[in-house]
Amino acid sequence: MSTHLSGRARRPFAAVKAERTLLQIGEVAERVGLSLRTVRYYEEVGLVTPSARTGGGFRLYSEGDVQRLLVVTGMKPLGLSLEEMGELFDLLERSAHPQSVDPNDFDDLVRRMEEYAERADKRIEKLERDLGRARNVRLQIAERLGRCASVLQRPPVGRR
Amino acid sequence: MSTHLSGRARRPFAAVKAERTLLQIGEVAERVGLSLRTVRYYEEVGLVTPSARTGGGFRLYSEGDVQRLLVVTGMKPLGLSLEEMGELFDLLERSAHPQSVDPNDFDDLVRRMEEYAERADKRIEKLERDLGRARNVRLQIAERLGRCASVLQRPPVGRR
DNA sequence: AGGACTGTAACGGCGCGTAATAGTCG
DNA sequence: ACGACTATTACGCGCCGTTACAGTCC
Repeated sequence: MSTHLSGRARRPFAAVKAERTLLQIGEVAERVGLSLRTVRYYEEVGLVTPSARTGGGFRLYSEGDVQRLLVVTGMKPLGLSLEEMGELFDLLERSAHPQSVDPNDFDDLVRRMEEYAERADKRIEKLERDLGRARNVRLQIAERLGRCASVLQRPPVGRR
Repeated sequence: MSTHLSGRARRPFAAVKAERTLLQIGEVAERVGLSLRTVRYYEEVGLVTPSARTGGGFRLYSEGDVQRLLVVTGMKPLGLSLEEMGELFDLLERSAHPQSVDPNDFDDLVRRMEEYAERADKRIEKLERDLGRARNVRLQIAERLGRCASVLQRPPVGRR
């Protein structure tokens, strides 16, 4: 439970001055629902790098950076590694404008995407299985709770 | 990908001799779909302990042990820690025969179970969200693949 | 006797949580 | 100058995978 108690009122100076609405890490983390630690870690592994820093070293994220964070976190349910999520993101980006893709890389790009499609299918099946099992256990718990309740209803020995 | 290539033909000697169908770790792991390492680790943390050992130290699992393993692995989708899975297992066991539960512990037992029920509900909701997002990303991939395919169809410049 | 199986011990790794300490901003 | 925010570094953890080496079973 991260405690960002105080309202975030102070604007990073660059927001008013430089390119356009650069955010520092706290506000970014809040918007995408990640911890500061996690956002920094994503940079450490090369997944999302802030496009600027203040003179003092504060990270500054552009709208595009935030979008990238949102998209990659949206991939989390696929169960990929952070590195793979980065690759998938790039594949999606490049395939959005297929005519500007180097024809030499085109086959490779498609093949990689098809691999991720397959993995996504497997993952979806697993999630469906998991969901079924989770519901099963939930029913078990409910059944036991009902059993306990009915015991409380009637005297310890005999019926009714 | 664990490689248990060879057919498992050799029976543990105790299977024919002692209590009844005691299995050694390899067969157990195969049946429940876990690695040897994992089964041993579950013992290390006190989750599932084999009810016997051979003179030389080989673990021997009873049918009950295997059942316990199956049930706890079935709890995995709930996202509990191994310790919590153990506690939930015990709660389910004890609540199966409520009349033999110490009345002093009864309230506590019910309360704990209700907590797990709540957590299970949250988990199920999360799994449903995850499933939806996974399907979303899958659709994105499909859309991009379609886009790439249509580019291959028509010449690089102009339509048709 | 030999090969399949098992034992313990130890290190590694992902994805962060959690300090601890110090610097930056308006 | 004050308080909110941030930076870096480093250790820890859960749940195993993966050697490495030795012992056990039939």
